[in-house]
Amino acid sequence: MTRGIGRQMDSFKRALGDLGLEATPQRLAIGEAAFTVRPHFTVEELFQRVRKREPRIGRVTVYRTLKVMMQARLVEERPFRKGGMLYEPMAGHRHHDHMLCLRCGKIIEFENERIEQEQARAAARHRFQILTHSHTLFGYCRNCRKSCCSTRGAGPGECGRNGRER
Amino acid sequence: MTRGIGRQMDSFKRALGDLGLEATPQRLAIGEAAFTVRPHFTVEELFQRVRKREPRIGRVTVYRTLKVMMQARLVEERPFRKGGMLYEPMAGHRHHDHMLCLRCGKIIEFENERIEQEQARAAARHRFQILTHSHTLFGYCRNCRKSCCSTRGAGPGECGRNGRER
DNA sequence: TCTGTAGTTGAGACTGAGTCTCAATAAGGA
DNA sequence: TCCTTATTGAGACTCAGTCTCAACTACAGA
Repeated sequence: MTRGIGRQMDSFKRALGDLGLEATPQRLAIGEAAFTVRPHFTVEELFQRVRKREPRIGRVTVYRTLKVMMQARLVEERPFRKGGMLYEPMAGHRHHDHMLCLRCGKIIEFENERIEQEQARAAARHRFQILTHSHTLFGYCRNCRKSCCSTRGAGPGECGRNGRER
Repeated sequence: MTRGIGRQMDSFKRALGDLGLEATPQRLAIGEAAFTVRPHFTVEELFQRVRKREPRIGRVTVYRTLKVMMQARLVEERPFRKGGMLYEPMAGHRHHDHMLCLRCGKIIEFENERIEQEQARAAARHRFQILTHSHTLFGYCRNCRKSCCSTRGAGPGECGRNGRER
């Protein structure tokens, strides 16, 4: 998990420099936390993580720094849920799409070259310039599909909430 | 635009019946407004629209009724933006995906059979059961692409904010 | 007509994500 | 040491969406 952190932090520091921003201890702590916390995280999770190292840090600084990381394309927003975005670090990752289990919250990543090609073609047809995209399938994962038939309405968390499968 | 409203309202009434809910004047007014307001609307827009006909209606009722319509698959949520969902009526519509212009807010709909096939295949590979999906390309539309080079940072609204192109 | 019941509604309080504002602080140069 | 500028964090604020609860409505039975 920590593999590649050094390189990611280097990109982050470079991005800060490019934007004329200083590499303050707070920003570096937030960057490091963002690259080591689990792959799809909320602002709150990131904030709690950073707090362990920098107890005096404020929520606002976390939001601000995330915004910088997004500008630098080091992190992307994922509008999976209603209240509150999820964030995902990008560096060292090939682009991928997501399946989100509506029962247990598990997030499965998948890649499909043909989908990417087709969407590029569709964009070209409309002369639309793609900056980023979001492609998410909502439904039931393998485990929840099974248990759906027997235990209806069971709460989340049964099969590896927010784990990662590739 | 009003074409097919009758059929949509019939589906809505049937859905209400199926769920054991009454077809109250409020619910019908909300249904009608949802099917006649522009194709991607916010709760606030819908609320204002309904208010014209039923001035005493409350926001909560609009939220509640929208939830019912979503259960009945007559409306879908689109997590395009940070603060607040957009909603889109489904009936009489083939499934489609979206391109969202980050400059003027224009929403372009597109269909691609091959993408649908590929995503079904990817889901099958993970034994994932798709209930719905969201596929959105973010970037610049034809018009904004042009003007981007000359007038950087111009505000939204120049090229048909939230219009529909197919 | 009256009463009881169940479903529905709307006002307003509440929650939680995210933004704004502003005084305090830190860092760096003269 | 003083000045300037960038950064930070607390707290107020906004906005979408939910929760709660009293009031209202429709309907059935007495």
